[in-house]
Amino acid sequence: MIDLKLLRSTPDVVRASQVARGDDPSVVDRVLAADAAHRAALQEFETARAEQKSIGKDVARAQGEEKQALLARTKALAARVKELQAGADAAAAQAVELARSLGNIPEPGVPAGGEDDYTVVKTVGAPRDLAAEGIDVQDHLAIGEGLKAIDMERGAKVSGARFYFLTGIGARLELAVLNAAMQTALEAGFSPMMTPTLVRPEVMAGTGFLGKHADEIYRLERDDLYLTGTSEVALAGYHSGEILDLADGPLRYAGWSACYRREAGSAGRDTRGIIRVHQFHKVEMFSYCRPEDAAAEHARFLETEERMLQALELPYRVIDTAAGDLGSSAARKFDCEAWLPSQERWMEVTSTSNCTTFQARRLAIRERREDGNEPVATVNGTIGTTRWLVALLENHQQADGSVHVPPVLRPYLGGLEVLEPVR
RNA sequence: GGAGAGUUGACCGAGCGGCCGAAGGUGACAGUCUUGAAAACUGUUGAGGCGUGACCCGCCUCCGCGGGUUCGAAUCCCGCACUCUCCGCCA
Repeated sequence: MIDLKLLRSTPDVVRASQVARGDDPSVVDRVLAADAAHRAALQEFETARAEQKSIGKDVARAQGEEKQALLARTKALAARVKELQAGADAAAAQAVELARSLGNIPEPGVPAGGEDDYTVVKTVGAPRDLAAEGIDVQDHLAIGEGLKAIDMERGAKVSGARFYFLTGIGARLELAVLNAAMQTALEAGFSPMMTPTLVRPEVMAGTGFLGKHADEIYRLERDDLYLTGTSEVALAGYHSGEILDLADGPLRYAGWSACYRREAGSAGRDTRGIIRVHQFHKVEMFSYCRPEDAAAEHARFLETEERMLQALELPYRVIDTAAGDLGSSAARKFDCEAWLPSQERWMEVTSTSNCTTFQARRLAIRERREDGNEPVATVNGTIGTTRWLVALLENHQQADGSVHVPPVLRPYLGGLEVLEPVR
């Protein structure tokens, strides 16, 4: 949720934000109206309530007829107070609901526009010229099947489309990537966490995932719980309602979890292999920091992601996502995209967002500052996922169907230097 | 699944329907003492919001959450969530 005081004092900033995101700027005026209505109703209630309390104190002291007279007066007032309170509560709920529909204000420098209007920040490493190496390019699924690493058919049999089994070396490779990711995060100062993947509605809502993209999320109706699409949700909820001490720097966590996504809006997209699936694993970095440090923290996240990509010897580029493609919580988002040889395109493998105080405001996560308690900023970013296997298999494929193993992964694979096809 | 106990401020913990935003303690902060520190002593110290309100000031809300009774609820009643203990079931 954005700061209502900011909205009142500089509504134009918020209108501009809505326009940049491709959202409706008139919501701003509706929020302002609802906010004004709320404050008016609140005033009325509070005045009446103050009178009621003051009479109440006299009642306690009065005796006999005087007491009866006071009681008669305040009885009528009590009913009115109750009505006014209901009105004020309703007005507050309406204002908050409207305000919550506003996305975060993009950072200066974020490109305007939609999904295709990103700017490329940099490109690191060069895709191999596989044809020149005499390699008949295979996609990750063909390679994975050759290694007996991926089993889509049985995934579908057991769970349906977009489900899979990682088998044998595939399972080991995923563990290796995630372990290396966790190690990289650990070295960057993140504290490892194994997190719940089922969360309460208020936590899911607090992270901003129940807005426009709510139908992307699995929900267990009987238990009123949501399956998380990233451990960001649990890690953001971890300190909800708390007042933190950030005097020693940001609180940094690295969460390892299964992630669940309905992929409701992506029918027909990335249907082959494990690029886009309903369930995968991810190590996610998350930090709570001071708002003034958030941009620097965000840069640090990106740097850590790049270190991991470089260690895995993957060619990649970094894009600065356009306003319209930001999640509702994000003020800025950098994606790292690895090269995908089979499709000759870039594929998102990490995404890091600076959510400024947007999530913390909803989740009531604050820090005690000299001039009172202020919401903290939250930053999140990917350091490794199952999808990375796609990039690894394709970029490190060799003519005989085997796959080169980057040295950083070898300790997690019993020293294996090459993954050999199973015949 | 059954039975019982509980949920109060950063933490522990007391709380009679009005004098309770809440005793007491711990912690934190400031001061006295000390060459310095510790100890001791003194003081300060919950959150959110409204009022054109940064400071001062006034008011409202918050004692797990939601509702009810009452002129008035941390205190009484109902529902829900969570925690703990015991029993059962499963692994």
